Amino acid sequence: MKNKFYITTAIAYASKKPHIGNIYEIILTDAIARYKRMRGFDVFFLTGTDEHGQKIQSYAEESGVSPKEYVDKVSSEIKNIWDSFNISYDKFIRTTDDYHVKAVQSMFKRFYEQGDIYKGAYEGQYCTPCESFWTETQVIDGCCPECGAKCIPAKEEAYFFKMSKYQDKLLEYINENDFIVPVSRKNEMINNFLKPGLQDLCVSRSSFNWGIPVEFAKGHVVYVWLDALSNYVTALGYNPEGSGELYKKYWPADLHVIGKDIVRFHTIYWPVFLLALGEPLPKKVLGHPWLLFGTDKMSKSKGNVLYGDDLIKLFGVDAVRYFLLSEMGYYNDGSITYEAVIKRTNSDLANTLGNLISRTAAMINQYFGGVIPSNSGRDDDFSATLKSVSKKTVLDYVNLMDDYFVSDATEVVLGLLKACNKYIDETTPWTLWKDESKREQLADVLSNLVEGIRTTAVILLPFIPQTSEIIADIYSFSKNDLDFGNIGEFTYPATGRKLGEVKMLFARIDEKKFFEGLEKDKKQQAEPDNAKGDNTIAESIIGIDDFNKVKLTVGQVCECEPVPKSDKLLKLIVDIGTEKRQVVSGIAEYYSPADLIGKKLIIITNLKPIKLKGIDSNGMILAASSGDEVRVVFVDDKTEIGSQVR
RNA sequence: CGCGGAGUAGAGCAGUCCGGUAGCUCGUCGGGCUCAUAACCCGGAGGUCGUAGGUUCAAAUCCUGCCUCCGCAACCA
Repeated sequence: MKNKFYITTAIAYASKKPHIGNIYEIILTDAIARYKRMRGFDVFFLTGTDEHGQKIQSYAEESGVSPKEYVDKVSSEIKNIWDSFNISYDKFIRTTDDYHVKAVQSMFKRFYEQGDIYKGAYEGQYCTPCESFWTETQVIDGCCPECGAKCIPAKEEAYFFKMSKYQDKLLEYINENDFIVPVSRKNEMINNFLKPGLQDLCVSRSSFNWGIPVEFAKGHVVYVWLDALSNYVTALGYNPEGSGELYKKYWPADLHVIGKDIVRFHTIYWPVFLLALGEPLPKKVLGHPWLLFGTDKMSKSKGNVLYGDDLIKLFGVDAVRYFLLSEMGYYNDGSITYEAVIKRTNSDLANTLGNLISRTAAMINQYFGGVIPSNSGRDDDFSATLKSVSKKTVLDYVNLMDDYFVSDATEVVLGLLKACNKYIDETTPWTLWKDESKREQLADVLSNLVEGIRTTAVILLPFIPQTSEIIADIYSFSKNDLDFGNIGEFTYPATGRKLGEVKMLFARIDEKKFFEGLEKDKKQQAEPDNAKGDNTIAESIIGIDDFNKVKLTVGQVCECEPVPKSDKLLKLIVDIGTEKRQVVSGIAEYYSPADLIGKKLIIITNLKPIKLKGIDSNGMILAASSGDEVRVVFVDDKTEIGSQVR
């Protein structure tokens, strides 16, 4: 009977197309899942989409479709991207799935009946126009941070979860198990949340309705995190009323792979809910670091966010998978730039791996008519070294992968590939070929190389499955040859087989040509793209009447100073002819007061006034933004102050 | 004093828990080789380990102060 291994990713929020940072998580999880399968585990790999919440409701409204239609589209888009990256998930759950909704409702009811959830009141500052609650720290001078209207203290009925009831049990669990990794994140949780004592958690909302309805309280929906976290059990058919076979087989989860930003939800709320249900807790939560878009300079000058499908087009699936897995460390955030991807692909995949595959195959074709020669069993020093490196590589690899140090594991594999390349230089097969008496020695060298290659083909499989398959095709490795149990020792199973067609694994990328091509593409895409608009959220067409509602006036900046205790805000006094307006604008990162004083620009004069950081803002400055860069729209000097823009 | 992370060769990182030859990848320079994808192999140069003190026979590593950078949070109408 196989050991089971249940692994999950965080479910992706179905508000927008995922960027490459989200994709890292699923690739990391996929690598671990494939590794575990290879090691003989009965793996169940779950991923999916989180589809409820206020944000989605408002995005849907903006695009003029129902929330369900909206998430149907985004969810299938996300699924397609996962598929294009060869993600080997066993189930893709959606929080709008009916069994999930029912199970969450039962869980909520169970909590209520047990007295874990009680009806209370959510007290805070209420903004009537926005229909939303704000905490004391959020309101600015008693006004709504959203619209600037006066807030009033108000109470709203809501359901709360008694977190404190389970905190001792949870603390004990965290302390006695390797529950949270890396450990630094565990300490954070204990110091910041558990030691001070857990606050009761508000687990229902009534300010919006796109969520799972609370059956016994009309107008209330279940808090999105309670909804989302439950997916890990509902996907297996869990229900407090009675659970399915999958649940009995796979729960508790062996590993939740999540981003470091949501560690709190997974290591505090989630275990507490499970404790309340009397279910076992997940064994481990891995909080991985984030992927950043290059350095500040990079993303500003290039001004683009990277998407998975674009990267696949540019580099291929396995190059992207390999880049993310090798570049992202265990603790620190990683970064992605085109240059870095090119460098790593060229050096690791094309030069070290691809070239080894190609040169070895070429020699077998040339010297042995394409038939893998046999090994005499007589080892010289070089061969003995290669064998021991290979053996040690597999051992190190296992140790690292068992603790999920995936990037370190990729490095170890590369070490074996380098050892193979070195072995060729040491044994110089082309010299052996010239001496007919050394045919046996030549055969030994090449058969050893094939074994080294077979070993790497196996341990690379979790990272770059497609490439691994191509290598197997070239060297005629059978399925059994690629079984993890059959590597480590050199057993020469492929002896006597004919090589398959030799394909190039990874072409070297010329950096200069790459960027030239990129520029060209951008220019070609620019026009049709503008016509079509964003492909995720439809742009709504407005009439001229709508436009006329906005009053745009040319003004000149007379005074400008930074807002104290604020990184982004500048206070400006703008002369618009009829009066001088005070405007607060979030452009301090891009402009200093000196850049603006005396300049003419356009402001919206009929915008609802608002307070920012306690300062009145009476209008808004027009500025163009692309990516990280923000540029104020300046008007040329001859334009008269007070002119209307239309 | 909001929370957190980080300062080690030109770049990116490991080493820090458990003090004792400063290591890896990329780049660079020189050499070798010609089986191979201008690839591969070997060697060199390049670091007072942010800074100032302290503990110690000995500090990148332990303790204290300071400086700098970066996320997050609070404000981008």
